[in-house]
Amino acid sequence: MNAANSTENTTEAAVGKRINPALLLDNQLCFALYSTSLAMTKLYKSLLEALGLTYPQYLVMLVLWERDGLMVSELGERLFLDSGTLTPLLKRLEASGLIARIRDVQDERRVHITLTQTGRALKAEAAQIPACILKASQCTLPDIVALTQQVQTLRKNLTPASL
Amino acid sequence: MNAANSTENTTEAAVGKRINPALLLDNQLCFALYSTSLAMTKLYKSLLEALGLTYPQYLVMLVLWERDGLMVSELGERLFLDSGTLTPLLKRLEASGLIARIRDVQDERRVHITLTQTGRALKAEAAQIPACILKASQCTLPDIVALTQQVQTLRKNLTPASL
DNA sequence: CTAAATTAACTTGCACACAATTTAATTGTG
DNA sequence: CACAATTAAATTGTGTGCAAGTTAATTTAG
Repeated sequence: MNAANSTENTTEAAVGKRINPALLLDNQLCFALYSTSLAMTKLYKSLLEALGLTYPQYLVMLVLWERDGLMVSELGERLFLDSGTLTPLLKRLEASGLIARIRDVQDERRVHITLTQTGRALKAEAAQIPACILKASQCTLPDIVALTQQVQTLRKNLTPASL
Repeated sequence: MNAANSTENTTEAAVGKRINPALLLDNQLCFALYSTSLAMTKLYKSLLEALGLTYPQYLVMLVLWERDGLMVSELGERLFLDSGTLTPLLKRLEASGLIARIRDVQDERRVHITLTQTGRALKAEAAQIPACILKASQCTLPDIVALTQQVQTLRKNLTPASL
């Protein structure tokens, strides 16, 4: 080591400090989840471009393909997102012609999200996506299923009962 | 079922359509990662408020606490983030007095990120965070370690060699 | 029955992410 | 040495996430 070189990068190890493994980036589950989720999103992005969807918009469509006509708040419970996120996103999906936003006649506060014909038809084109992702992940389906369940369990533990 | 009730929600099951399990939200690894990562971020948010950091800012600090003086691009490689994300984030950390942004004298294109005294000192306060997170996760440390490695492996598979 | 409390969605403001472009500096080539 | 190609950051524009506050409709209490 050259003490005269003041621009030399110094690791804690190099200067003899004790390293706290709990603060090392690569030991953080949070960062593993965060960076992997972003990597996933990028992968989806290329596949979703053909459908004219962003990744969060795709998630909304997945919910609606399962069950049409949900209220904004019900979509939010399903996706763990609030109306501050969903309202503008849903307006973009409406502008794209994939959904309609319909006020509940019984309770004017509520807005039901319904698929248009185009929105329903898009499901057929999305059907190929999961296989593309599986292939890109280079994992076996059982591995993916197991990992999905582990991560879901973690989410359940992390999520306060109030949600 | 009341056919006269046109506002009745209908699942595909209810109308007898075949369900494609590959498109069910709860079977998506991507959504498990996405929603769990967001849940993690919310948990950190409460802990990081005391340090005056956002969650991505905390990740940057983790990197710098390991190795000070990195260039913006090196930080980006470590965190899988680009300068479009990092530049404004780093300016906020600078405004907070935790880092300094220093032009490389040899190569004026480069900007080195160095911790201030305050930034270095913050590490001691952050030292308690990992234990708080572990407790909140309701998982054992071995489980967390194992899950972290699985997710890191997935990230590696998903990330093109070019990155 | 009516005022207060609650609820659903919307709005506002801030901080990411990231593609695409720009700017400025350095390197490579003839 | 000149000049094209490359590189590092910064900038621009779009789309999330989310806290906090607003608006409008409904429900509850008195």
